[in-house]
Amino acid sequence: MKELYTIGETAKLLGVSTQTLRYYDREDILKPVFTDEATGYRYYSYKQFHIVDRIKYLQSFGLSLEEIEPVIKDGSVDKLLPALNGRKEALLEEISSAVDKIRDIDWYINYFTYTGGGNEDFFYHIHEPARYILEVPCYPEDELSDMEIRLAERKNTELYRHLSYRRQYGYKLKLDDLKGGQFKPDTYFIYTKAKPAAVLPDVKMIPEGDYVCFRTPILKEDWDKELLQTFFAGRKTEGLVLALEFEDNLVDWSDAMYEVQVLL
Amino acid sequence: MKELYTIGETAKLLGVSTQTLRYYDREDILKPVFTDEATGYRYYSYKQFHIVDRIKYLQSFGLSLEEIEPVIKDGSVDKLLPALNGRKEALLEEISSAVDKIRDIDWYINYFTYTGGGNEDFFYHIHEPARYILEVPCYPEDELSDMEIRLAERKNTELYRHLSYRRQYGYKLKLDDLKGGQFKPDTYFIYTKAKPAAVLPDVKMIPEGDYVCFRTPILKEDWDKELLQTFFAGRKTEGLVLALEFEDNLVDWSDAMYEVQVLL
DNA sequence: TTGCTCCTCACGTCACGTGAGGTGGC
DNA sequence: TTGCTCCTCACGTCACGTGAGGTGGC
Repeated sequence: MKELYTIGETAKLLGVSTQTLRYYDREDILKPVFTDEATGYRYYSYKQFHIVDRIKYLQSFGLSLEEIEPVIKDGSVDKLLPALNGRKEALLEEISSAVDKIRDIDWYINYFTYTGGGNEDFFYHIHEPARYILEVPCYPEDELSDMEIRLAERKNTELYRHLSYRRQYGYKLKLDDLKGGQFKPDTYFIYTKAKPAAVLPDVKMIPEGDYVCFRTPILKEDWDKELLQTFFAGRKTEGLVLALEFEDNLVDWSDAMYEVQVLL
Repeated sequence: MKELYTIGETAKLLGVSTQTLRYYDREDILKPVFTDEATGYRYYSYKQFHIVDRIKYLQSFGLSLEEIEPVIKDGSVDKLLPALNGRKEALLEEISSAVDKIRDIDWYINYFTYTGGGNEDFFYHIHEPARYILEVPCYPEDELSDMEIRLAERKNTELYRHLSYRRQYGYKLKLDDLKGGQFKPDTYFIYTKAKPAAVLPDVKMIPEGDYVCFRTPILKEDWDKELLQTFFAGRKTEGLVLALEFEDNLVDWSDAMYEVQVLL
């Protein structure tokens, strides 16, 4: 039986590369039993094979060499088990994080493919669940960029930095302005992903309820005032009117479609 | 309203670092609208803010800058949606891979904490499901290291390289040898993770069934021959005897505990 | 003048892979 | 002598973070 194996023989037997073994040597994770000082040639004992094997096995769980090294060096099961349990915890977190991401992506795909209540009627009805928004006020002298920047600033305030946001923006409006053909927003807002844990001054709830909606590129062109006036003539509303942005590109939002939602 | 923002103002507003913005500039992902040639100072327009914001948003899904860049530059939803769907697929794969890893880790934790059928009796009964092993023959003149290396070589053969293995080794034995106090293995094997998709010559099934077991550090010391002879005196067995290694450390397997399983 | 911000390198990250250029043993 | 294997650099990876050392504007 052979006592010593060259790096190439060892690598081939174990199905790893010679670079991997050189790396383990350099990083002091696994040194060959013998190194020829003159030539620098590395020689491994078959007794080291199962160490390489175990390193690769632990790596397959997603453990890093930094985590594996002390476990291998100590050699006791007492060190291994906490490492394994730790990895398990981390994997469970990875899974729940991936699940969250998928949900967020689904939301975003839906955002870009949403077409409202069908294209049949000008007005359509939807039922919306409770939602939460971070809002900033809009002032008469504001340009759109002012609101934009005001919201960006607020998002990065100490209080709001740690909230997660959906990438959907909107305005709170007054129905009377809208009927008059004017775009005079009260507040500019962005959706948060979830209800915040604590009560925050500028995070508001948008109530669950039935909304009557229509679609218009509100920043770009006038909407049909007469149709609006006729439709809302005899109706009572709660006074809450939202205009929600739906982009159709990633560059310019000046002609984005908006869904105007009026709470009934 | 301000037209131009310095890198620091931009970074603070958007909650990113100035290094991030410099990196995007250098990597040609997002260049400031104006760079002062003399001083090298970068100046950003507020119109660029939502681009940074979107990059960060897409990164939160796990997309790389390399994937994000063409989407941002193209600006159309047609480019974005495939990227989002691709990421979703990748996340689903990540989840299933994480689930597999957790299962493997659980198996390994169990392997290191398994103590057999309790310590009450010398013999105990277990029911085992069907299992699959990759085996190599053992020859009379073999040392343990020869079998070790033979198995390592076979694992890295073209045919077997792509199988996944559990880190548990064992021997197939003959009951008569065992009763005589001799350790003369027929084959040395390692468990595979699952039933292989194709029939492979050296992958064998260990049948589901009832096994009578006892534990002994089989490589190290003699076991109780008389007890064995008495116990198996009148019993019929299928002739299949396994000795499965259970390490209690990661360094030396010469005094590892083995569970001897005799198929009834 | 003193802070503050800005700049450009350069290095580090993780576990190797991929050359480049050269040497030693059969 | 010719392949083959071995060696040591050195660079690249991904998206920045972290200094070092120096400059420009209020």
